[in-house]
Amino acid sequence: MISERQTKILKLIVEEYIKTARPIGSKAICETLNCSSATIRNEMSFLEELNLLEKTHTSSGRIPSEQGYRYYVDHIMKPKELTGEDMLKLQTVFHNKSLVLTDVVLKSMEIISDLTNYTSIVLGKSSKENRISKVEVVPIDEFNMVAIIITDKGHVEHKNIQVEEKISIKEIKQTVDLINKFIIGTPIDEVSSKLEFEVKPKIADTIKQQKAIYDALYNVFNDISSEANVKINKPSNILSEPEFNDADKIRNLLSKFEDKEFISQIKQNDEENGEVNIYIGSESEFDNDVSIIKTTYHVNGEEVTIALIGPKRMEYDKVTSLLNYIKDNIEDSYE
Amino acid sequence: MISERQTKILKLIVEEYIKTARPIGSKAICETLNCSSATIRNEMSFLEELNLLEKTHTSSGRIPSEQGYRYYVDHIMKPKELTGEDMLKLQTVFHNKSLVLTDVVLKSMEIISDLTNYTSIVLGKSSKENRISKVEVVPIDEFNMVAIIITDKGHVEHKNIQVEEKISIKEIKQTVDLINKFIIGTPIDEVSSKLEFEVKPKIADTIKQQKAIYDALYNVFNDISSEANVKINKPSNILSEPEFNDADKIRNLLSKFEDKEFISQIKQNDEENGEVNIYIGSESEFDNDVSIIKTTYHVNGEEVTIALIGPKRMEYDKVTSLLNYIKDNIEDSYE
DNA sequence: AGGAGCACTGGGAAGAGTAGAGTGCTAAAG
DNA sequence: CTTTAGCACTCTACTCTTCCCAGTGCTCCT
Repeated sequence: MISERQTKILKLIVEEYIKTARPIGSKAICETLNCSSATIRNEMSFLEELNLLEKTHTSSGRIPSEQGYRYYVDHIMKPKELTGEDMLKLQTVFHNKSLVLTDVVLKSMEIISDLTNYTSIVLGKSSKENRISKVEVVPIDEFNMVAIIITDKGHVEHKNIQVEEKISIKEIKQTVDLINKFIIGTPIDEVSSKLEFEVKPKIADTIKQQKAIYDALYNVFNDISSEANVKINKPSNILSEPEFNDADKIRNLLSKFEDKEFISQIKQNDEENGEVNIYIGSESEFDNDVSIIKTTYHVNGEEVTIALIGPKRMEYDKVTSLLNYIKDNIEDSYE
Repeated sequence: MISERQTKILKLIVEEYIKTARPIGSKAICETLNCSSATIRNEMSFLEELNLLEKTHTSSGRIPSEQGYRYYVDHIMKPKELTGEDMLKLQTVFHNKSLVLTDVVLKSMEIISDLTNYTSIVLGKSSKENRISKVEVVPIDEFNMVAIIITDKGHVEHKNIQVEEKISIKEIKQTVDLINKFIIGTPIDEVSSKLEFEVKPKIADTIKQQKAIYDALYNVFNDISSEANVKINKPSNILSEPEFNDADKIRNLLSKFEDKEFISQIKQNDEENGEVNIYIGSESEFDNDVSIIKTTYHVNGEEVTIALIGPKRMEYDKVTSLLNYIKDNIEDSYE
């Protein structure tokens, strides 16, 4: 455990560095703590031995280390009260009755990107709790159809289907009715196997065109269950931080944003404890120069992860409050 | 008109600069054209007077000016034959029968981003030729529904609807049937007014809940017709070009990519001549440091613009061929 | 334990010097 | 009249110093 004064010093350094992105010297602190700079220096080198602080070079001021941020987040930081203005902006979204919950999440994360100047991410994936409520195939012409799949939680997916041989509307209807009979109420992750083992046998012995529709629908389901739902707001926001003044770093980070697979893993390594979790630098498993703050919750049978990506010197107190605020509001409106 | 030798020199400079991004000196050229560097210098300064070439400083080599590129593109460049490899990659998409045309376009532009290392953009907008083929509302629970709108060209849009008072399934069905009766076959840009003037009067005198559904659907239509369909592939590609080595330039360009409104205007200022058009630097009306090559065509009653954004020194001959190739293939498969 | 004093360190800015790739111009040669 | 050789000149990019200064660690004093 570190002393009270050491805690104060660490707090000052972290918060000042977050503001200015410049190493903090002993003088800057001794004014606030009214003791001499030499004393501060002693304390600082103690904190450095604990790996809470770092120097950029032998005679520079101190900056927080990854562990320093960690300590700050875990033991020092207090959530920052939101300003009325910020709350107001978010409230307009929460109170917009014409928005559906998933849209509320998307919109509020857009707003948070603006409020914080960081990059926000919303990751959704239809969870196992979603069940098929209806499958519909609407013919466009003799070779094209649209398949529409609706789940009981209001999820809709659609996909165009093209077949090589003419199919009559009647045949389409027959096949779709048959498929519907079997899969309505089936959780989406079980649909594929149900189609394969229960529906396919019935199809096989009927006409060839039915097979075509079945194949197409089977593909649609496969596509759907593998598609991740990713929304990234304002990647350029985080790039405006001074630590990303290097063109190579920017390109590197940006290409990570473009890799949907990579982005999706943000979802995976969240401890699902229902809390707003903070991952600093290398903890983020995304990029050593960023921190990610994220939380996962369930809404309408869908598991949604919202995340904010900022520099390691992100305003942890503010973003924690913001994410908690959103989470609370969303969970409230879900009840 | 410029002399044959001058044309050769301009060609060499443009092509070499496209390759290396370095100013070209007279010596580099005199080897290829076997005459002395002094002669080349004379010709160069002549080309500079015509504003076809520029210097980066008094004693530097020459680089093409915007007009220089223009001249090159208009009078010198010959479309470059595609390599078998490139064609093969695209063919796998064109011959994939399970892909619908719009997906073919998206996929092939993804491939082109990879082949060229530039950023590709696909802009679509449901055109006036799309007619409503069916409107469907599927209830989720007492307060939530999904509205699905299908056009005769296979376009599907869906939107969740939330109402404040319980609505029975029967009422939903009645209202939707009523609306369908009026708007099936209506071109999408006329739907709003048709709803307003023909359907609304019938709704007004019936029950309150019907009004709620009507309002919701009305909003859905409004949203849909105003939503632009924008897909951007690999913004980071173009940033790897050496002219974007400046963090500020990157941020600037990137924020343009994030602004969907701004991106959409790429569509608007294309001369709709059915050709692949090239807009160099300031001509692009997007960013003075980039060139845009684009073409617009109609497919399934939808107007689609495909564009490639690269540095001014983009490989015009290659991208022209690529875009033409795609365009031809798409128009062929449409027949 | 805290503070004053001092030598030391490393980065950043500013300036000087140098090499090299280019240019424009002139005058001679083809 | 065109081409070319030659030369002085220009600008960049790099390297090397120099100097400043913020900040440190250490020692010694209170």
